Amino acid sequence: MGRAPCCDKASVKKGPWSPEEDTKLKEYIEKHGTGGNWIALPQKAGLKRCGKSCRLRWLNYLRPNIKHGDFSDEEDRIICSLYVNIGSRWSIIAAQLPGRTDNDIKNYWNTKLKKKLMSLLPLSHHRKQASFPSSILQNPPPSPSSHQLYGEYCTYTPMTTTSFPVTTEPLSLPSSNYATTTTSISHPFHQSQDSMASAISPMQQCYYPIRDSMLMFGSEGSCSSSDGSCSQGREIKQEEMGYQSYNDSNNLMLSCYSNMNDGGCFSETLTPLDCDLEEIKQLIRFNNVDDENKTEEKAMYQYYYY
DNA sequence: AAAGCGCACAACCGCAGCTAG
DNA sequence: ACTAGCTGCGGTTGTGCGCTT
Repeated sequence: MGRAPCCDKASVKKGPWSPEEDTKLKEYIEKHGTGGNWIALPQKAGLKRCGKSCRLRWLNYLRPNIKHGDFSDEEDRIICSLYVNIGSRWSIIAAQLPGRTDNDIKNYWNTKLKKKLMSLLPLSHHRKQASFPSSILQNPPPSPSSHQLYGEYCTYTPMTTTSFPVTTEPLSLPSSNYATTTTSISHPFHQSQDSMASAISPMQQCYYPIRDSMLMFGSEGSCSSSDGSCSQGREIKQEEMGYQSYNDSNNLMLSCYSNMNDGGCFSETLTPLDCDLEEIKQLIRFNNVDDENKTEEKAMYQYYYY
């Protein structure tokens, strides 16, 4: 027993929009607004379209100030940075890029940006195990998933190493006082904010501002719509948008990094760290259960953009 | 010239979450 | 507390266009 369809599929038009339909929709919305009811809108506007289709057309194409094509390097970096931090939350990413729609960014990522990064990636380079501290090599993590993450992509670096100047600036976030005492990060395994408090890992309970470096693991947001508004759900916290988590007491960051501006030439300074292995395991494990495939991919991009 | 192919973008689909009744 | 309807989101598919052979 599935959901009732949102409209009578037999009587609605599908496929590309004609200029006449665009005009009708645009004129109607400019005159009357959406009325908070997309389902009823097409009938009122005299369109033989599904309400969802109208909404999508308006949001992705007809609404004012939409930018199309030609993403700048700056936008590339923002997209990559946010993808690393929050994953494929295109609506949230779009909210940070004025004039861009989630659909646009998603398409751009899938068709261009991803390939661009893939082509730059020297897989053999970062797969070398020699990058890991000896303590890690001598005490491999217990779970296969964690081991995979260690073995394939991640390296350990001191938190003072690299800079990535783009991440935070374009975001409409406060520029200081990033430290937070609580978090409301959502996660596939966390069904609600309330359950979050108890489910959150120790590593995630410790959030600090890191303006210029590294990645964070495990945070994921959900709220913004593609028109940039945040109409429901919870607020996106700073740490979800580009600030990183790390274990302060151990002065450790788990990262893979690079500098976008060097054109894909990756210099690493890897220093074995005196770190709490258990916490690292926990962090990696927590990140890794999210989605193994995506984690690999994210780690790869982290490698390039931090 | 035309057929085949690949790419980019637009649009659709199904699901989850929210909310009002 | 439950349910149905609506919205928004992310993944996927369809379509048109340009390039290559």
